Amino acid sequence: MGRPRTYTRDAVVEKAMGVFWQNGYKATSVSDIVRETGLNTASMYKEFGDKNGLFLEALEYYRGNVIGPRYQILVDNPNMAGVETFLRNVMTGAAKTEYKGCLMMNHLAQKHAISSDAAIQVGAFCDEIESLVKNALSNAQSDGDIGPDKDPAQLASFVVFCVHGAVLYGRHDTKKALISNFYDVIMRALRN
Amino acid sequence: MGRPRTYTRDAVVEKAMGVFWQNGYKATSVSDIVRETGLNTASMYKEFGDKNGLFLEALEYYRGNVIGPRYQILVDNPNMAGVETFLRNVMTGAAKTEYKGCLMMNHLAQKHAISSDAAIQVGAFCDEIESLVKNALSNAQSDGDIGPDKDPAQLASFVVFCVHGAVLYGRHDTKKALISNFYDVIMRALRN
DNA sequence: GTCATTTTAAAATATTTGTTTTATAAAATG
DNA sequence: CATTTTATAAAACAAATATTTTAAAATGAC
Repeated sequence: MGRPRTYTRDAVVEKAMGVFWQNGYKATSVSDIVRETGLNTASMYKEFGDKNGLFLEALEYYRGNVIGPRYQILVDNPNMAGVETFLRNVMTGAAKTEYKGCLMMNHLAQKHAISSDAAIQVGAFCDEIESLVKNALSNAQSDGDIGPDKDPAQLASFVVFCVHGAVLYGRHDTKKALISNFYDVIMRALRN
Repeated sequence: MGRPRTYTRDAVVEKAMGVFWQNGYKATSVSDIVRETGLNTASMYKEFGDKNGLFLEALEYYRGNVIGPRYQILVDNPNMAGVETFLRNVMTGAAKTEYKGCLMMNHLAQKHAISSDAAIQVGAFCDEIESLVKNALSNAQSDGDIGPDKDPAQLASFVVFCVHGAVLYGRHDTKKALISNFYDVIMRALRN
């Protein structure tokens, strides 16, 4: 009972994620959030505790709803075919989305600007996706799809670096060209 | 005449660069700067105008004194041999330096946190180093050291991405392994 | 030694920004 | 309809942080 809220939690978190993604944690003020989400300041504090609390949920949302689906293919097909499809999807998808980099990676260079809880979440995110890729590459190696001399862990590092870093580095004009080139470069690194 | 200053401009800029490098622009307060450089607040404002003014000089210093020397080899040897030496130097050097990423690239994901002047300087920096690499790769192509089907511009993008992004992405534990692997991956991408 | 000049130290100011409070509005319950 | 409950709007508060000011200190010039 009581007065019904005019917002839905999920919509707020999603919009907040967009703001944090665009500006970075420190450069997003609570006023920015309030303006962009339409959420009332008091409601924000009641619902999420504080700015950091909302940020933590935004990170979680990003992991679950933006990145998660992308990596699902590697969960279903942890092998070379999965990796290839994954990379192709990422490259074509990345060319479409606006240039904001990866929300998580963007904050790697801003460790001192975020809470330790947030930093831990970012670290865990890196570990998680890297581990997914490594697992798939390990299986690929067992299947003989990549050479026995390769180190799946190092290659996984490289793949994640490319996937989550490419969009960050590329500026608007060069991004597409960069990405279109990446698939080949990465595949060559894996196969050769 | 007048009271002699207790600081030297260059030393201050260098130290300030370190702080901006470590924390990012927005997460560095003027108090931080004052504490780390030993410079007086008033002297800071007199000498550099404001926090942004000091940041701009720090960026310039970084370009001239940290990155410049690294790229000198490409100015002297704009060819495949130059690129190889350059990459080898970077990879061995990066493994030593502490993990702070690239001061410029770190701020690519923080466009809204820095002044437009600073953003322009970061963009110019990217253009400059990319152009140096591209030029060397173009010559390498003319020399027949990389295939005629390659696109020097795209490869240059990739090389700069790896060189300035690798350290950013790598966390302490994985960085070394990542970097040691990069030289081979990059060279393979160029050559193959 | 005093004066002019510049730096420095410390305090003061101003602004931004995170957070809390107070009063009002919109429902559900009995 | 009165009461209770929760959300909202707007203002108030508090803390951090950028910037300015004021007064004292340290030099060189006359």
